[in-house]
Amino acid sequence: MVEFVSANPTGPLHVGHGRQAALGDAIAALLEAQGHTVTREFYYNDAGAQIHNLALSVRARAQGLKPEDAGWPADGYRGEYIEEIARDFTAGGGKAADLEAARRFAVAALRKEQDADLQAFGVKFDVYTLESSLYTDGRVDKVVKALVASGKTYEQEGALWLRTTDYGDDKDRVVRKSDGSYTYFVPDVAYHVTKWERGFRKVVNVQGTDHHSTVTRVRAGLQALGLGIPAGYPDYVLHSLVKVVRGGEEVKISKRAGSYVTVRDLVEWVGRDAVRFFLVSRRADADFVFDVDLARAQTDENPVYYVQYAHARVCSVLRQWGGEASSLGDAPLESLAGEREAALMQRLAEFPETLAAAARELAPHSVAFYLRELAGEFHSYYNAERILVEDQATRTARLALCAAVRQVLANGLALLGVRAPERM
RNA sequence: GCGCCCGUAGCUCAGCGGAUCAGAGUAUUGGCCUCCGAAGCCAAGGGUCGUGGGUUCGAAUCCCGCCGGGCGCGCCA
Repeated sequence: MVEFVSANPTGPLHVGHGRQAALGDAIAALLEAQGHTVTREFYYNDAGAQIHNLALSVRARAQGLKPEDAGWPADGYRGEYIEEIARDFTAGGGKAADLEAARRFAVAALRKEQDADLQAFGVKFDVYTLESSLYTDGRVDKVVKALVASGKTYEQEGALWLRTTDYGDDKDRVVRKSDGSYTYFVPDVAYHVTKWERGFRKVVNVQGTDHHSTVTRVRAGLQALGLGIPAGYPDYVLHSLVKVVRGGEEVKISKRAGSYVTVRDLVEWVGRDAVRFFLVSRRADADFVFDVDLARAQTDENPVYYVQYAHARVCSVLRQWGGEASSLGDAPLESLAGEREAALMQRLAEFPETLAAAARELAPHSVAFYLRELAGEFHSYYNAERILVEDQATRTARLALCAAVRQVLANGLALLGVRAPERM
């Protein structure tokens, strides 16, 4: 299972979620390519304080307040989308004062919107798990009881603590607050227990590095339960945050969200393919500067088009030839003796190992680099040699090589969620 | 202050289970379309791999200190 995005339904998806979506989906595809059956899962933190703040914010807007007004909720969400939701809420007959109704409406609206963004991004999930369901089906209580029974907890200052320091954490963590409610840590652990119980033995979580402290905590909680879950469960891929640059300046403000650039903004600016390719073409833990002007360029400066162009070129050659590519499968290849041909074949032969390594390391960026190199070698070959030559044996062999290049480019791009156009 | 991550050509980044690893793209400069798409190709200049030690026959790659940047240090998620 690969769990990724898992955005709280409290606002539009931002660039960081975009990186997560691109990364998670590519990792899932990579694992599938290695023969695994992969479930893509999205976890909604739809319970807790953030959602309460969301409801308060929508209600305040519905009652005509603005973020700068005196009665605005202290930790309220300030983006314009709150106003849109509030407007739709009241227009649909919702009573401005009804906090619970506002909450339900807002969560539903934001989930729908996030889904639309993800779909436009070419990312689909198999399972959505709601944090709230872990409370309603009793799993949260069950985890707390099990933790207490494990003897790893203690009471202090009116709260219940877990000795996560026994498992490498730098301080013990609160399980049950002094007001009787649970910290997010409990449903998190309960959630991971369900992953294990559902039979997922290999679980990858894609998250931002700002959540890295969660890693030892969740693992510690799982260990304390003594369910036989391995110590390193689950795996994590942490990505650093994305800085968006446009015209040499950092872009911080999105009109909609107020304080951050959304996935939708990015897709509108540079297109889905460029966004996905860019976001997945860096090591996850490397700082990342997303240059909008570069991604937007429809010219040779843009690496996405470079690879897509190579694909389109091959298609063009095959079109002009007019034969069936499938008939090239058993073409004799003796005439492919040139230096560039050898390099190309060598590169093609490396594809399986590149994928295996990328899947092993959970590092899809190496696929992006591979494709860039393959495309480069093809362009180089294409410029140096003519494919559709008179001599039939040579022509057939070269066409077979081209067809192979096309296949690998298409397969590689598909793994990254980028289209492989036949013409462009 | 503590923890994790990062610091490689002007810029954006690969390489980091040690020994053609000093690279790619971009930017700059100079070439290539009467011929399969020039969104392409060919060539040149550009870095003591943050810094100081250590391990090693050999380190961008491993260890330690320091400097610089990011993130996290809540009975928030």
